[in-house]
Amino acid sequence: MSGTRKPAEDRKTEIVDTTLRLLAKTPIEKLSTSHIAREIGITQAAIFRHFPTKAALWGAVLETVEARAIAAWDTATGVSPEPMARLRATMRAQLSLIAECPAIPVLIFSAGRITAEMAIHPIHLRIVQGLRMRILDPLRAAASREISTPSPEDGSDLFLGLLQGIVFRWRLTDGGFDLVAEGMRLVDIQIALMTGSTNGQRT
Amino acid sequence: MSGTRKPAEDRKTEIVDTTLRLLAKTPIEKLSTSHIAREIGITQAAIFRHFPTKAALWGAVLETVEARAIAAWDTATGVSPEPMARLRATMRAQLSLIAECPAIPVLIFSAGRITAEMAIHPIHLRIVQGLRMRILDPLRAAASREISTPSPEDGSDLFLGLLQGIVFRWRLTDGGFDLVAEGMRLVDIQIALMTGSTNGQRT
DNA sequence: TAAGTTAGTAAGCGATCACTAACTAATGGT
DNA sequence: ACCATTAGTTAGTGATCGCTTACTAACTTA
Repeated sequence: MSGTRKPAEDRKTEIVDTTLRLLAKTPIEKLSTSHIAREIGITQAAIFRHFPTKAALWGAVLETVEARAIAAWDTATGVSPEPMARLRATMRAQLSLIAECPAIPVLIFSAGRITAEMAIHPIHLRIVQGLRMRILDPLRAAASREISTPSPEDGSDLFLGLLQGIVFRWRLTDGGFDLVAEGMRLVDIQIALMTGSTNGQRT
Repeated sequence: MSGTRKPAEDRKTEIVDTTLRLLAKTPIEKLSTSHIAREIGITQAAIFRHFPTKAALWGAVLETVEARAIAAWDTATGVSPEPMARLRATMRAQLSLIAECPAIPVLIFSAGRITAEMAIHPIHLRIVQGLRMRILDPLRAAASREISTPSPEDGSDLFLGLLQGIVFRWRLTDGGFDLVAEGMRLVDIQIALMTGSTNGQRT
């Protein structure tokens, strides 16, 4: 039976993709190699022909996430030369990325040590630092021009918090609202607060 | 050896407290009943004399956290009748609580990561909703008086995000900065943005 | 002091975990 | 058409998980 044997490269990405997909629905501690293999339709042992350890699989998953994130950020950055437009595009890109790959926050919020944490932590740090830079950059460019009160660093912390907060709430409510729409609404509010524009609101 | 037999009530709270303490250093998936029992100095089976299942233990842990949080929030609320002072006190209380009980964010961020999630989720929701109310309340009281732009609901989302963001960063850097001090700095910045006060900054 | 309750232990249950060794069969180059 | 390579299987390993059973020592109380 069975039949289809895939080249290692294809199977490897299939394993990673399947892991990411299952991670959106399965608690990370319950996502065993058996579970992944069963979903793909191969035996559990076959996983270990492509990854020496499970930690290596987690590493590959994180690196895939990093690559997707960087791609999304890059297209967002290229949208406009205007700093605040770039900031909005980056925030939107991150929200969209998470909306269509809910496994990302699962991995991000598990920052505090899963068993394979040692293998994962550096990649993890790199992703967060990368996003921070993409937010910090337009805030620096807009500093002492459009932005009023906070330093670019503090501003980026506020925007990062905004992201984490709404993603957290989105997960708590099990995706009960439009992450991108609600997120961008808050982003615009925060931008309005910082630029001092009245934003068409009352008062 | 052994010797000390404790009344069930005492032992029960000892198990919960030990779990909370270990949770600050141990990955949640690695925190087994054996681990907890070994730390206390009883057998693993003894855990199950006090809790019918491990999920029940997680439930008791969460309820203890809830009780501590509510106590901290209540003393914070009683500090001043001024809305913004109450808001600051609540934010400070939450930051202090987390600083001295780092297990709390481990539990909070592990939403959906644990096998016993079903038993935990309602308590979890209650805690987050409780905090949201304590933040929403002073913002409503200050609405159309001191606050300029956002609605109280959006404002509380921004403050909740601020909390989650800085706690997340604090954990990522392994407690590498003063959570309360840095957190309150951001809180004051956000308050300044909302009240429109210049806050003694340049520009 | 005898009887009952309670907190504890020792041992082991079945299930599942990550991982491995030995073998098999599909694939692709010559 | 052959044959080396290699993706995959079968069948295990020891460790550890949550949890149970059978028993015991200590405390309480009639």
